[in-house]
Parts: sequence; structure tokens; C-alpha cells
Amino acid sequence: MGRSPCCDENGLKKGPWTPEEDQKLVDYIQKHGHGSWRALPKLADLNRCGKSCRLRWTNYLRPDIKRGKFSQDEEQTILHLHSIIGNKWSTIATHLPGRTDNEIKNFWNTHLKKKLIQMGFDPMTHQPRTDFFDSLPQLIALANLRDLMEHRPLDEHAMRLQEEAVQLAKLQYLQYLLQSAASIPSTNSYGQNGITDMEVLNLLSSIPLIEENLVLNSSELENQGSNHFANANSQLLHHPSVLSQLSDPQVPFSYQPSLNTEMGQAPFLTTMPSQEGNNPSDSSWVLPSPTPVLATVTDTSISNPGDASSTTSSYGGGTSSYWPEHFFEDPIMHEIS
DNA sequence: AAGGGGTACAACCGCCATCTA
DNA sequence: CTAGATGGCGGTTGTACCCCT
Repeated sequence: MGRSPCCDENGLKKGPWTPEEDQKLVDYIQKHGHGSWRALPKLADLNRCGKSCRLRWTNYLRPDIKRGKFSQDEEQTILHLHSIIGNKWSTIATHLPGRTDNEIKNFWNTHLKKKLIQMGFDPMTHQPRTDFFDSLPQLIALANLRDLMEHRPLDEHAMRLQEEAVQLAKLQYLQYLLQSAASIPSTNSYGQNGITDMEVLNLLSSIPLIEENLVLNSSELENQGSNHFANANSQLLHHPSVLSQLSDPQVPFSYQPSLNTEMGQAPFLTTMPSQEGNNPSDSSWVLPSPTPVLATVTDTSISNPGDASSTTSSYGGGTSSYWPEHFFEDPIMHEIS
């Protein structure tokens, strides 16, 4: 197993390619094919190493490369595959015709990863981040202590910001709790996960926006049990005022990780094509449920109205998610599962 | 207008797996 | 079987460009 010779051989050019170099490379490959990349530079009269030529061709000059912005479908595919296989860019690239692994990797690093972070998700695990919530009490305590020491009362704006941060953290934590509960196969009992209905209800009722903005009767929820609580929470998550906090209004899709217990894999992650207008302030704007508990898959509110195949049947019985059927027909999905 | 910071993306680096003599 | 050659892959870097102050 030899180490590949490095490109830093004396005299070989590095850095950006000139149009002339590109033309030489394209001309040569179109006439002769690339053959041995190591031999190619001399044959094509290029003062580059073979590796550099190969990269230039595969990432930039190949005629079948699709350039331009990634479509929503492509974004969805990347997020979906990344949630399952991680940073396997070349594998992901095989599912996006015309896109190179390098392009996908760059797109992930510069766009998608940041979006997930902004929305409170860990880009590697695709789970809601809990570190912020964990440290919140300490942060608030520190802030209060500082104000106390300086004999300076919190001004109104600062207090409001602080309160909003607490509510947002609660929402994120709530979502996390529900996902944890839903990860237990064949049961909706939170208790088995160390999380009680009351615990979640208490959390829910402590969030003012629920009281102010949502039709949510907590006593009714208690009477009707977890499933109804879950539906109520689904309303919560679908509410635009929640969405405006949980997702970036500039992002033309909504995001959630979901658990596919049937496949026994890491949580799925997807974007869901949003409804017409992509307007978070519109009441039709929905955040799809992260878990089977939060909403029923057959609920049309979480499917793409224009794409019936984006839903499958129920979580509880047969198929396990709302992924388009073609994902499961895909050889790589079989391979993964 | 200038410059400083942020962003996007092409290109490089180093490791690994496979091929081949 | 072994070691060198080669191609592929993922992580990282360099730099051009853009935007804001």
C-alpha cells in the first residue's frame, strides 16, 4: 500500500486553473479519454500533476456537470441522505445527477449546516440541540447576578428577550422530549422513557404563547391522554408564531428530524415541501411533526399537497414514515436499511 | 471610497482501498 | 504475498467576491 506521490513535485503548477489550461485538458480528454491520470499532464502538455487534472475534470470541466443553485428537491435529498449516511459525499452525489461530491460538500458546509444550527439542530446528529437549554439556567443566573451586583434592574427589553429565550428553550426541549418518547417502539408511554405526561403538560402550560395564541385546553388534554396531548402539541408546532422561532423565515422549507423506528436507524431528517407561498406568517404554513406522536402521517396538513407520494400510510402499522416511495425503492436505501 | 469581515467555492492535502506487477 | 502505483474520498485551506460600516 504505497503512499501516493504528492503533487508538490518540482515545477508543477498549483492554484487556480487558467482558461488555457482548462481548454488543453478538455481537448485532450475529448480526443483520447483521460486514461492514466498520471500520464495525462505530459501528454496534454499541462504543467500540473495528474491528481490536479483529475480533480479539475471531475469537479469542474466534465460536460455533464449541472451548475447553479441547488433546487429544493436536491436540498431535501441531501438532508435526507446525510441524516442516514453522514458525510458520504460521493454516495450522496450518486443520487444527484450532475452534482459533484465536492459541490455537495461545499453546499452542506456553507448553507445547510448553518441553517440547521440556526434552527437549533445539531447538524451531525440531526437532533435538536439541548446544550443551549442545559446551560440556560446558569446563563440566566449569571446575568441576574451581574445585574444584582451592579444594582441595575433589568430593563424591559432585556427582560423580554430573556423571557423569549426561556420560552424558546422550553419549546426546543419539549420537542426533544417528545422525540425521545417516540423513539420507544410500539408504545406512546412517555413514562417508559422517564418522561411523564404531566411533565410535558407542565412544560407546555408554562409557555405563554400557548395560552395566548392557541386553542389548547389543558384539562381536556389530561382527560384525553397522550395522543390528544400530542395532537395539541402538533398544533403548537404548526403555529406560525412557533415557526417563526423554530425556523428561519428565510428558509423556503421547514425542517424536522424524524425517527424511523422500523429501520432501526439514526433519525431521519428531511425538509418538507411547504405549501403555497412559503409564508411562515400564513396559517397554512406548517412544521411537520418530528415524531409519529406529534401528528398522524395521514394528516394532509403535513404532506405536500402537490405530491401525494410524499406520504405513506400510518406510522403505527405498516410503513414507517412519510417518505416518498422511491426512497425505499432506491438501492442505496435498501443497502442502508 | 476604503477596508474589514463574512461567505462561497475551487483547489489542495493526506489518508485509504484497490489494482497490478 | 508484497510493495508500489493509482484513483477516490473527506477534510481543510486559500482566495475572490460581496456587503456593511
